[in-house]
Formats: sequence, C-alpha cells, structure tokens
Amino acid sequence: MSTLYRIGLLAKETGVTVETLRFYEKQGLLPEPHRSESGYRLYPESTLSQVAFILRAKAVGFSLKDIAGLLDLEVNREQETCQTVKDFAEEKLAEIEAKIQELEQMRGALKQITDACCGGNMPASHCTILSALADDPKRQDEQDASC
Amino acid sequence: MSTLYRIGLLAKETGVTVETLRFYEKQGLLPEPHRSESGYRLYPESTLSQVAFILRAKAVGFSLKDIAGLLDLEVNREQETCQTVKDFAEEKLAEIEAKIQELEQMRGALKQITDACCGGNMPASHCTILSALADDPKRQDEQDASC
DNA sequence: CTTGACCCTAAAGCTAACTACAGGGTTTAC
DNA sequence: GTAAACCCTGTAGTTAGCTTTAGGGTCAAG
Repeated sequence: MSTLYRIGLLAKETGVTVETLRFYEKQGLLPEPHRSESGYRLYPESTLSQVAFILRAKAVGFSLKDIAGLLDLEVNREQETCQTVKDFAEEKLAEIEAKIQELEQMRGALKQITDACCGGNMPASHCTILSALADDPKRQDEQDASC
Repeated sequence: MSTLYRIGLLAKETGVTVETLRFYEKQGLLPEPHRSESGYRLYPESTLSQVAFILRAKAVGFSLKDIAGLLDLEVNREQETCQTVKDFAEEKLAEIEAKIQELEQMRGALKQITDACCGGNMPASHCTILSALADDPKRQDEQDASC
C-alpha cells in the first residue's frame, strides 16, 4: 500500500517546480503516471528517485538529452554493457574538460590584459584594457603601456 | 582615398558571415555604414578593426551585451576612468572563474563515478555509474561495487 | 540579355531548459 | 457554499547568438 503523490507534493519533495515535472514528462524523462478520475497525475513513490536521478545527472553535467539516453540504458540494463555506459560518461567528461580548458584560456587572456591596467582615476583615454582589445595582439609589445 | 568595403568583402576579411555583420549592426555593435545608390552597405577600412575588437572581446569571454558596454566606454574614453574599465573586466573575470569552478566540481564528481566503473563487456545490470546516479550519494559507501 | 554572384529587408527558426499565461476544472477547509 | 489552493491542457515567451527563409533588387561577365 504505497502512497501516491500528486504533482504538487512530488514537486515539493524533489525541489523542482510542478511545471518542470510536466516538462520532464513531455521530454520523456519521466514516465506518464496514472491519473485520478479527475485527470490528476498520481505518482508512485519510485518517481521520487527517478527525479533524483535526473537531478544528479544534471549536476554532473549531463544535458536532458543525455539523460534520456542514460535512462534508456537504465531501462534495459541487462541488454547493455558496462562499456557502453562508461563510454557515455567518458565522452561527457571529455566535453566538460574541453569547456574548462576553453574557459581557462579566456581567464588567462583576460587576466593578462586586466593586470596590466592601473585602474586609476584618470581618464581611460589610454586604458590598456581597451587598447588590448582594440589592437592586434601580435604587436602588443609595440604598445606604450600608458595606463 | 580609403577603399570602401562591401559587406561580402568585409565578411571575408574578418572571417564572420555577412548575416552576422548585419546582426551586429542591428545589435548596435557596429555603426550603420554609408550606403551606395542602390542601398549596398559601404564600410570604411576602420570597420575591420571594429569587428576585430568584437571578436577579441568575445574570445576573452565577453557577451555581446558586455561588448556593447565596452564600446560605449571606448567611444567616450575621455569621460571614463581606467577604474571603470578595470572593474568591468574584473567582474567578467570573476564570472569566468565561477564557471570554471562549477565545471571542475562536475568533473570531479563525474570522474569519480566513472573511474569506479570497470567498463567491461558484462551487462550493465550492476553498473556503478548508473547506480551512482540512481542512488542517494550519502550512502554510497553501503554500495557493493559489483561492476 | 541573361546567368550567376552579390546585395537588400523583415521575419521566422534554432537550441536548451525551462517559465508563464490563458482559460478552464477539482478539492479542501471553514 | 464558497474561497483558496490545487490541478489540467496547450501555447507562447524567455535568453544568447546567431542562421535561415522568402522574396526580392543590382551588377559584371560573356
């Protein structure tokens, strides 16, 4: 005799909004639940962990589309190999690492031009940040650092 | 007697598409150029460096909206202080660093569950990756690592 | 004189992951 | 019995940064 959850309660328990739950259902991330006579969604308790799965997968960087794929793997775990799952995860890991690298490159470039700027109260006429953005970086060295 | 560029040539020289140039103009990132009798855009050479400014700012992580702000600063450099510009850049730097941290956290979490998986050819029935996503991480230790 | 490359505008479409709105019906508490 | 709180559907809107489409003019070459 398991308790059934209406969507509002499920939302409260999982910390997502009612609209998001309906959205996940439409995206195929959550199964269509039974309905009450009046058409209200009635979820079994197991839906709590299904939502939690989605949230944890999101937290480690999977997109909703990825998660749909993971759920497919979950559903027929028997037919899939560990390798398939691991490949999936490692591909995601590579994507995340690529993003990190890109951002680190940005950080380096921005830090360099920012550090070169005095940040004083004089007019920005010769601000090295604006100059760095305005000028061809190949001839940065020709620059007079007059900030 | 400076050469005038039609949009196609400007696109080729700067490496962006014609549509993107028109889009930047609509967003206020590029000034409206003069037109030929037939309505063609005719750009002065200086537009080359204006586009380059946009691209470099994008490359260091500024959004188009940010860039519009930077261009405002550029235009009246005399009225602005170096501090204003530097604040702008440092705020952006902080945002970038926050994103890096978030991604590093993701990487750590995903790496941990991925490394724990054998990746073998056996069915994924007990795959540790799927289990890690399915289960409450607070009781990960109770898990039998049967992958 | 026509073909193809180029240019124009305005508006719609794309991706991601929701969020909001319009216009209803249902349940619950007092 | 009525008001608040809940639920429903379907559609449209949000942000960013473009891209695509539709439907047309212009220009240079052969």
